Formats: sequence, C-alpha cells, structure tokens
Amino acid sequence: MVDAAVELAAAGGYESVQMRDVASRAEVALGTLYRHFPSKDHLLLEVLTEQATALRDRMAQRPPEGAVPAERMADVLRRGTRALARRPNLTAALVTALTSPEADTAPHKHAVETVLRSIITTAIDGGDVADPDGIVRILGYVWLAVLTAWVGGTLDTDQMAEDLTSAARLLLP
Amino acid sequence: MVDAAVELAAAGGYESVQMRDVASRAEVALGTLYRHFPSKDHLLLEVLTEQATALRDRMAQRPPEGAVPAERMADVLRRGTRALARRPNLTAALVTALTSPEADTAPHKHAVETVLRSIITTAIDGGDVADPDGIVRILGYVWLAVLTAWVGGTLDTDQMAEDLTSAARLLLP
DNA sequence: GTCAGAGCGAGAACGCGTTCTACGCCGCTA
DNA sequence: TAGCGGCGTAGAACGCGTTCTCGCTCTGAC
Repeated sequence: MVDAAVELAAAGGYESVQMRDVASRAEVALGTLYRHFPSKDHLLLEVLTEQATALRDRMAQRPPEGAVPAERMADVLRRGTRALARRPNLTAALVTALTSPEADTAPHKHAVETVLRSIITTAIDGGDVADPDGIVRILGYVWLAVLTAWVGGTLDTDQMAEDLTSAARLLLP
Repeated sequence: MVDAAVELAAAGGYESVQMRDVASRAEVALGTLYRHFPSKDHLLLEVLTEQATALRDRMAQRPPEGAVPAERMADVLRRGTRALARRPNLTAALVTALTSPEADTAPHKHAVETVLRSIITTAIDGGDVADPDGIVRILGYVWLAVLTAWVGGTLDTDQMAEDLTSAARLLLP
C-alpha cells in the first residue's frame, strides 16, 4: 500500500493519491486500507518517514563539505532540498500531508521533525557553536516553511535555496 | 459573507466554515458565494488579509518595547502571537488556508506575507542590524512554521513563544 | 417596448475522503 | 464438529467542496 501511494504521489501529487486508487493498485479493499492507515494523511506520513530516514541515511554516507559550520549547513540544506526537488510531486504530496491540520497525526509529524533535525545536526556536529539545539530548531522551521511556500506556489526552487543559505549564514559562524 | 466566515471560523475552526453555512448565514445562494470567492481558501485568505492588516494597525499604535532589537523583536512576536491565540479557532482556520497547497491563491498568500513582514520590520527599524531584509524573511518563516505546528497540534502556546524569542535572540543583537 | 446579458436564488449533481453494511474465509477453543 | 472472533472483499452510503442547471429579476441599448 505504501508503494502504491508513492507511485501515485510521484505521478501527480497529493490530489492524485486517491484512496480508491491506492487500494486498487495495492490490490486490497478500501476497508483494508483504512484498517491499516486511519486516514490519507497517516498513509502519506508513513511514506514521509520512510523517505526522510532514507534521506538521512544517504546524507550520512557523505559528510557535508565546507570549512565553517555555515558552509556545511548550506551544503546540507542544499543537498537535501535538491533531493526533494528531484521528485517534486512526491515531495509536494508529503509536505501537504505534513502541514495538514489534523491533530491526530501529531506523533507522526514529531517523528518526521526529529529525523529532519538529525539531518541538520550533522552539519554543525563538532563545530564550535553556541546553543546548537536552538539553532537546529530554527533551521528546521525555516526548512519546513520554505518547503510549504514552495508547495503553495509562492516560492520557486532558486528562492528556496537562497533563503536557506541566507538562514545558515545568519545563524552560524 | 466575510463576516459570516469569521463567525463560523471563530466558533469552530476550519472545518466549521462550510460553504453552505457561510452562504445561508450571509443570506446569499451558494452560487453567489462562489461568484465572489472562487474557493473556500480564497474566502479565508480574504479574512486573513483583513485580520493581518488590522493587527498591523494595532501594533503600530504602540511601538515595541525593549532596549535592543532582539528584545523588541521578541516583544513584537509575543504580542502578535498572543493576539492570534486569543481567537484560536479563527487563527487555526486562517493558518490552515494559508498553508493549503492551492497554487491559485499564491497572490493572496504573498499579500499576507508582506503584511506579516511589515509587522516584523517595525521591531528592527532604527536598530543597527546587518541584512535586515534577510532577517525579516527568516523570522517570517519561523513565525509561519511555528503557527503551522501549533495548528497541527505538535506545539503548544508556550513552546511557540519560547521558539520565537529564541529565534529573535539568535538572529539579532 | 423589448431584447441581451449580468447577477442572483434554489437546489441537484459530481468527486473524493471516510464510514458503514453484508458477507466469506480461516484458525481457534469448548 | 460447531460456534466465534479477526481480518479480508465488495460496494453502498454519507459529508462537504465544488460545479452545474434552470428560472427569475433588473438594467441598459436600440
């Protein structure tokens, strides 16, 4: 079912992930799909945690480049965003689910945030930075807000990258 | 129609703003409502721009307090957030509309962002700050992300205030 | 005066997330 | 062996955003 959701999301974004289609593509009944995932957003957040941990693992393969923390952070954010922008429809669908207001997905959202913060943290590990946790939180917020704006059509990819490196430079030495 | 939307949103949040109810409360037909606002999100974004400009005007009445920019910024963000938290259902509905992925509301979203940035800007006007525009953008993103997280149930009011003042202290002298 | 067209009201219809109903199959225990 | 709970399928039904249909009224051009 998760694979079916990924395929549909990659093909056409959030609105193309229709529960009936997911069910039929996964060759299960609609009721079965809902037995495993109580809502469309739960399903997409499951996809998102998988994608986020995969991204974290891939990022861990190759440590960020740059002499100072600001450079390494910009590198991490740029690489992460590039990876997400490679499948724009999928990313848009997942970000949409992440920013949906349903309160009962809060635990899943927390899990995703944790993974994103752990990705960000690798960029300042070992650097001489005051209040690393606070900075990681802020950069996580900026990353999410920028992605949300991109999905909502108010920001393009270049502006995203620009704002992210700007944030990294302003917050880190 | 806008007033009807405000009442319904204040009473029960985004999902309580049902287009049929808005229409009947405003004593117009559903088709008329859709003639003026092509979607529910357009309607709520209209409400949001009104609320945001009203907030800006109220904030302008009394300039922010604090000796250094970081203090004034924390004051502004705290007051703004307090004002929003006073009608939580309304705010949740408006933030939901703002973060919805419909691309054809992008101009309205830009307008709201501009107003929010102008509110933020008042806190560093006259201060000795490098790259004020970049900082304003970042703080605007943080504000939005924090509100989104609050609406989504992953953050409570205190954590919101904490993260906002933390961001102000990290970005400003 | 009358005709075209815009704006509106009333309500049906459609699409999709979600829920509900009815039934079948399988492994369990008395 | 008979009954029972859990999980599955097929598909109808419901709620709400959105669109469509149809008829009415008003207004301005000729």
